[in-house]
Amino acid sequence: MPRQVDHEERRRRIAEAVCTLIARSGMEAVSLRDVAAQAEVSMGAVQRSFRTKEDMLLFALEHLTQYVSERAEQRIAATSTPQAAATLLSHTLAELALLEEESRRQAHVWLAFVAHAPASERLAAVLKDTYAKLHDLLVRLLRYGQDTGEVAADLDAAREAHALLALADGLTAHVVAGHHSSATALAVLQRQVDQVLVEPPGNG
Amino acid sequence: MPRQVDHEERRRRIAEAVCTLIARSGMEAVSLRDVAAQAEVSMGAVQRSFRTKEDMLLFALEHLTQYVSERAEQRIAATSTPQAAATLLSHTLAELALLEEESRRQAHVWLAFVAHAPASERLAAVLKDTYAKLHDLLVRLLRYGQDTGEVAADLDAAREAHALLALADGLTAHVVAGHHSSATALAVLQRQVDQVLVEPPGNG
DNA sequence: CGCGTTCTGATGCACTTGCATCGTATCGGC
DNA sequence: GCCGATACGATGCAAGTGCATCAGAACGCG
Repeated sequence: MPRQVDHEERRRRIAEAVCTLIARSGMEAVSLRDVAAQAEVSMGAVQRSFRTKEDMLLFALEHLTQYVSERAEQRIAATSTPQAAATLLSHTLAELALLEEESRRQAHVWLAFVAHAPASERLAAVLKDTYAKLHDLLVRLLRYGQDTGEVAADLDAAREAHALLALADGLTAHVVAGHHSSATALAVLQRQVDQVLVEPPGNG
Repeated sequence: MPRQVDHEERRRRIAEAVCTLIARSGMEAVSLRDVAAQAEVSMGAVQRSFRTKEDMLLFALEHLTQYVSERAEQRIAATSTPQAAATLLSHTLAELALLEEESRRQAHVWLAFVAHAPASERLAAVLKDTYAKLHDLLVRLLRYGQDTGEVAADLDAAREAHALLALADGLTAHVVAGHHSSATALAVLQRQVDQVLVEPPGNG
C-alpha cells in the first residue's frame, strides 16, 4: 500500500469548507475550485473524495445534521439532575434553532439546504429524516416533562413537538434574514416553552 | 415615439419566470437565458428590463413580497363581519405561511431568498422590511381581537405576533422540506392560534 | 412616404463551471 | 533497491455564464 491519507478526515475537512462557502455567499457560489481553495487541498483531491459535486453537497449536509443531532442528543444523555426537564427543553430547542452566535454559520447552511430541497430528492430525504429525528427527540423531552410533572399530562406531545420545532426553525430563518437578533429569538422561544410548562417560572 | 411596450408588465412577466425557475431547481439554476426562455422573451429583452442579474432577482423578490403582503392586507380590508378576529387571524397566518397548494411555488421561492439573504445586503433589506410589515399586520389583528374580546387583554401582542410569524415561517420550511403536508402544518398553526384565543373553539 | 427614435434578438466575448485525463511523486512489498 | 500500485495536483475541455455590442425591424411624426 502506498501513500496513506485519512480519507474520512479529508472528507470532513472539505465538508467544512463547503459549509463556510455556503454561509458566506450562498449555495450557488460553491464551485469545486473554491471548495478546494477553502479546504486548502487540490482540486484533484476534492474530486477523488467525492465522485460528483452533488455527492459532496450531500455529504456536507449529512455532516451538518449529524453534528446538530449529536450535540442535542449529548445534552440529554449528559443530564443527571432529574427535574431539569424545563431547562433541558429550552436549551435543546435553543441549540436546534442554532441561535448561539457560533452557530450562525450552520444556520445559514441549514437554511440553504432546506431551500434547495425541492431541487434534489436525495437532499430532501436527508432533511426529512433529520426532522423526524428531531421531532422524536422533542417528544421524548416532553414526555419526560410529563413524568416529572413539569408538563401538563394531557398535553399532546407529538403536536406540541411539531409546533416547537417549527417555531425553532422559523426563528432561525428570522435571525438569518436579519429580522431578529439571537437574543430576541431566544426570548420568543423561551416564552413558548414556558407556555408548555404547568407552572410558568418567575411570576408564581 | 416608436414601438410601445408595457415595461412594467414585462418586468412582472420576467419576475414570474424567475420564481418558476427558482421553485423548480433552486436559485443557482437561474440564468438569464433560462429566464428568457421561461418568460418567452428574448435574452435582450431581459437585459433591457434589468440592468443586471441581481436587479432582476431583487425585483422578483419585491414582486413576491408585494403579492403576499397585498393578499394578506386585502383579506383584512375586505372583512365586514366584526367578530371574525379569530378566523381572520388564522386565515391570514395560513396565507402568510403559503400553505395553500397553489402557494407551494411561492413558498419555495421565499425560502430560497431567505437562505440567500446573508449573501446580499439589498436582498436582506427587502426581507427585513417585509417581515416588519407582516409583524405589524399580526399585531393589528391581535389588538383587534383584544378589542372584540376574543383575545386576552393582557396578552403581549408584539411578542405573540413574533411567535406566530416564526411559527408560520417554520411550518413553511417544514412543508418545503417534506417533513409536513400542508394539512398537518395548517393544523399545527390552527392549534397555536386557538391557544391565543380566550375561548378555544370546539370544546367549550 | 421617409425620417428618426426606440426596441429587438442574435452574436461575441471573456470567464467560470463540473468533470476527465495524465504525468509524476510517494510509498509498501519483495 | 526496485517494482508496482496508489494518491496526487495540474491541465484540458466542452458547456454554460453574465454582460456588451450591433445591425436591423417596428413604429410615431413630419
